[in-house]
Amino acid sequence: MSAVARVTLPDGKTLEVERDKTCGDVAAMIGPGLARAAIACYWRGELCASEQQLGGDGSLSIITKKSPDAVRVLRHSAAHLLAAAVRDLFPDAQLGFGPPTDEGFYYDFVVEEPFTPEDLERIEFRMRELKKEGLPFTRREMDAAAAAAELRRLGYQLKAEYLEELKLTAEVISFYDNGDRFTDMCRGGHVASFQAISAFKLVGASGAHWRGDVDNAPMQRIHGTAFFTQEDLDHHLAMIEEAKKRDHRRLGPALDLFSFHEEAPGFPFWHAGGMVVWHEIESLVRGELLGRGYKEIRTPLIMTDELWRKSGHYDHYRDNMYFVEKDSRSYAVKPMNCPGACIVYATDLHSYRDLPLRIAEFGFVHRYELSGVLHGLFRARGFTQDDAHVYCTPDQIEAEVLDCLDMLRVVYRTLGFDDVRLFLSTRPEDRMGEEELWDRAESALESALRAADEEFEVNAGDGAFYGPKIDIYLTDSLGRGWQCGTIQLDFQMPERFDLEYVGADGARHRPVMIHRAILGSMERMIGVLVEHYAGQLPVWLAPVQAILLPITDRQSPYAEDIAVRFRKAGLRIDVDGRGDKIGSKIRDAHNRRIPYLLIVGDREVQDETVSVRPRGGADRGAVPVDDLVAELARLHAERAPMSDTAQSDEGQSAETQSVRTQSAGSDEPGPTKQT
RNA sequence: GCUGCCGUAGCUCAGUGGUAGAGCACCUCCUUGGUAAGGAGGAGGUCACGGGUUCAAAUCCCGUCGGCAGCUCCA
Repeated sequence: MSAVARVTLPDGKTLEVERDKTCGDVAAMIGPGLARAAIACYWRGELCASEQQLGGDGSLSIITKKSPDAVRVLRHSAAHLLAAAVRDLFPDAQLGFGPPTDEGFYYDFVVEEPFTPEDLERIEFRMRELKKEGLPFTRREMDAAAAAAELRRLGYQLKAEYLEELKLTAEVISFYDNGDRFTDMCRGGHVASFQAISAFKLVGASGAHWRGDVDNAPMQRIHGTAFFTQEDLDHHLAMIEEAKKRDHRRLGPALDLFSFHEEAPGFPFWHAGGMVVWHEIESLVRGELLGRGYKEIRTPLIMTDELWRKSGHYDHYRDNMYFVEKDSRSYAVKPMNCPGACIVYATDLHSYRDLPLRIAEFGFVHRYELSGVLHGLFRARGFTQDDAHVYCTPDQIEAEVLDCLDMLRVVYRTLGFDDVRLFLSTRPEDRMGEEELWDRAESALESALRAADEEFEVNAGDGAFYGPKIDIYLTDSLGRGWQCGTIQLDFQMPERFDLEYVGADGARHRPVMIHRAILGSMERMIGVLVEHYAGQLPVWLAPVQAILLPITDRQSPYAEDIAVRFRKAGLRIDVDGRGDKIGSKIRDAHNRRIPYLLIVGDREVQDETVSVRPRGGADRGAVPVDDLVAELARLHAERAPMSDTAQSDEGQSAETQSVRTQSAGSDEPGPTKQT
């Protein structure tokens, strides 16, 4: 065995280092600055403490404060600080696990009584006191037997039990001490000391079970979050507040777009206002489909079980499907549109001249979701995919994917999303199909991405079992990522449905199938838009684009009269003919997020004008009616991103300003996906 | 689905064992007022549903349904 380890660095360079050196030693060899900045590292792809011994060859990446993962280390340290404070205040509390999460960290405890909000305040206060003491994190290593003894000495029963299962695989068990205040068995790494946990906050408590298993002891989980600077923490908390204000589950019903009811849990009821938004989006997409040579179809909502057995959905997805029985046959409500599209494909014998055959469907699908995961429009049990299936030859994949990416950019930009992240997911271990086909498919996707000049990340091994895919995340005005679009290659479905085309050689061939969705789900996209715009939809999407506000009822006939001129131009306009004062009508129209408020008094009647007050802006003065009709018609036709002055909405919604330009609070891809 | 919390008027919420409340919204009347809430009056609730305890239940207990947060899940 060589005494030298070959260490590969992120830039591809390799270093030869003695095997018994640690990752921290390597950092010091690279530079003293890096050694000081090092918080932890990735050694052979796993998060490790700087004290990790190399022990052999591998790849090394040093985590500094600037690394995206550094905050996870900080949060992990914060979890220790939390546990230290809890043990101080509740000496009988048994410790569970305390890992970092995407948003923060948590720690599980076995305690007699659930933690109260007052307890959390005391714990947080104690954490601040402990932080001030500034005890360093110091690492100790021992073998499993010694570790078990140590855990029993500390009174950590659950961890001791856990270790007994673990010890077969782990040779070295590490502990982290903070002086004699607190000790925890932990892989590390950690920041230097409690003092280094600069900004943190406890955000709540909830129930949990030991090791996540309901048959195990119930525990209490305390959630918190931590950042390197107070500014980042404040920003994070402000973002959460902002997201709460924009919550589509509150705004949607308030703006009369949709509602949810006990009579159909998980299924939205679309109101007239929501349907306007729906139809505008649908027509945007349909316009693109036409220009790109798609055919649009509609397949049945309910099809027999046999179909779903054939497609493979029954085996894999049965628990999430709805079934109905009639005529002693069993039918399933469709959870996906592709089998229907395949049936339509197979109604004809296709020539290679027909390919690529692009078949689109706004398909209403039903998927039974566990009650706990339902979340307004973001996670519903019934939703409408803007689905399409492209049947083509392997040679055509690249061009088709390129066109999908182009359409995606156009649609997203029109909706107001410029920031998009793409992920290429390649072959998973458990897969079907020949290697050669996978090679071709993956390289087709990759070259399409390059041809589109798109930056992308590779999620190796994350593809579907039936083919590789590109997942597209858009970023909203709060910096949150949402997985909406997806482009998936499928070699299996054409096989299962025995789809064919006749080639130039006169022989029958198997087409490749591309599943693609741009919006993902109409419902969810509308939810995202409501939150993205804080309810202040641009003119083309707004259910009511302008409202006429007569000063007194003397001007009401005039208002009704000119409203007709707006409607004839295809615009959506209301008249507020109530007997309220103008201030009250303005306030009300603002709360409805109507883009244009048009005030009409005697002067305007006289001059055949309206006084224009754009949403969020000040009085723009009198504008001839015909000019304004033309202006709004243009904004509508062009699907202009926002009405020109609609920036903020001070008073009742300062919510829209300030956040739009801020950098992403979290770069994590969106928490939900539904395609 | 799991853990915890919650369910009172269209909405936001008071009401901890003794006759169901407020603000906003709605309706009527007065007011006709020029850029973010004019005034008065009225109507509106089987306190989610079912069972139990009690002389008495919105209130306490059990169950069901629904919601929220977190967990898990999203072929």
